[in-house]
Amino acid sequence: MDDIVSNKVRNILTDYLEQNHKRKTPERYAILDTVYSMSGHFTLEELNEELELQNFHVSKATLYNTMNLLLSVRLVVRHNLKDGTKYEASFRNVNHCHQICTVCGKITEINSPIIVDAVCKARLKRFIRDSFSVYIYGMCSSCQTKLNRQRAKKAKAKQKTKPKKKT
Amino acid sequence: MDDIVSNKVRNILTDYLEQNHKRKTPERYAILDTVYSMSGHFTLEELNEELELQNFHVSKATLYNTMNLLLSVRLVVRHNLKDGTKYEASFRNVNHCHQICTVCGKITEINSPIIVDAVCKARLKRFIRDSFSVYIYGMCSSCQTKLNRQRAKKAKAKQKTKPKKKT
DNA sequence: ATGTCTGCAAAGCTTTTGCACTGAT
DNA sequence: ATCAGTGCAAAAGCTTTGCAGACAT
Repeated sequence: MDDIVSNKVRNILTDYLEQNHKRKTPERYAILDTVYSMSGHFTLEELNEELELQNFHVSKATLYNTMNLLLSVRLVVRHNLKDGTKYEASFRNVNHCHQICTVCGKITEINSPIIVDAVCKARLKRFIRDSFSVYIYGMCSSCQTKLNRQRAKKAKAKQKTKPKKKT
Repeated sequence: MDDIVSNKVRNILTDYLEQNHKRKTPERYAILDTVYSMSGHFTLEELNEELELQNFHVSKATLYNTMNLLLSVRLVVRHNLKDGTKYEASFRNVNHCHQICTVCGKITEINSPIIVDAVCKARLKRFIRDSFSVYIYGMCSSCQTKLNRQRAKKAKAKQKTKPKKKT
């Protein structure tokens, strides 16, 4: 299962490196593998920690270089969110829909065939589409609950402090 | 025309500030006005330059603070793109579709009723949607042209250097 | 009068760069 | 044998923070 994906993405990388006369260094493959072993969004630091766990040490420069390379091969996606830069493994042409709570920042990846279908069908001006990301902003259920509680509290407090209307 | 928008967003800001017991400082309104006078995406520095042109000086700290404030009121949107952080004036609930060329980085804002409709209709898990951004990645027409030219060139060069097949 | 907001400068992060060395081609 | 790619450390950018003073309430 995972091996199939792993091989596919390794092959994509290899093709890219060969076609662009770039070197097939162990660092590049190790980073690719680790990226694909991580689940969901992760930071560069988290990626680095994971690599260290596997006793594979790379410098920051190499990490940045390689991630940019993977980015341009579209094997990873970079999101710049409220709480910093996050990466995500991503096959080419894989489309992502994210639900982002603007209050607590929680991100949930959702699967919405309706959206995917619409974006694929949409007419674009002189443009060959490859993939897309959708970010839907709003409020998650737990923040809604919190907000409601706060409002109830406030309303109560107001009743106590301002029992009379001005006249 | 613009005055109507300007007044609307000023009112939104005013309401927010009053409701949250924050101060209505001249800086906040000046920054808001300038943000809404700028077209498309802009960096913080560009915003600052524009403010300076209008002889309105603000410190970086205030710029960042105020932009974060406007961000939380959803009067501006922040994009973190390949070439850094960009801001954009945005009414609440205004939805944006972007076409991003992964080769040259050019961003075009597109209007796609199909996409807007789909995202609005999509079912979300326990989430109150507010607004959304769509980023469609691919290749713009000028990069397509360039690429085709390069390929033609390469093919020609290959014919010259490798006229024989190996046997 | 009060305490928030601002300006300035310093600190703290993140990302890039320079240079010497290593290793893929 | 080359020179792209790497590691390390320093530099450069970007964003936040601390503190003193200003000003909206």
